[in-house]
Amino acid sequence: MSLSHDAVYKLVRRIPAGRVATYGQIAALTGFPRHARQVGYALAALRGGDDDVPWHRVVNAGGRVSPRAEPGYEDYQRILLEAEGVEFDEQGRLSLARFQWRPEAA
DNA sequence: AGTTTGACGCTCC
DNA sequence: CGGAGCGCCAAAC
Repeated sequence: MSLSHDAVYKLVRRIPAGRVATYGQIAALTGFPRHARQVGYALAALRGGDDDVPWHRVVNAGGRVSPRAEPGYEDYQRILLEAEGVEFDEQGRLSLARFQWRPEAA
């Protein structure tokens, strides 16, 4: 048993607009605490056309948009988040304390 | 089957 | 606070 892409997508879809989650958080929620990277892979497997999954609401533990090979993608993700009300500081960082998604304990 | 490669994360410096 | 190093885990070579 391992972290499936499907499990990741299902969880990411639950992140409400204006909130973000970290790779490690998603991994932990799926029951695989050390699989943060795998979460990244799952999202990478998405084509750009998959607006079904709000991949942009997933950032790294530092509250920063994870750098990707393609130039401009960080900005793109940031734009999407700002459009939802997430604020970034001068360092291109957001406050996890304020915007991190907390799954309902139900 | 061994090595390389990452949308990560934490510790050290 | 910025950068480097190392651990992690699955997938691609």
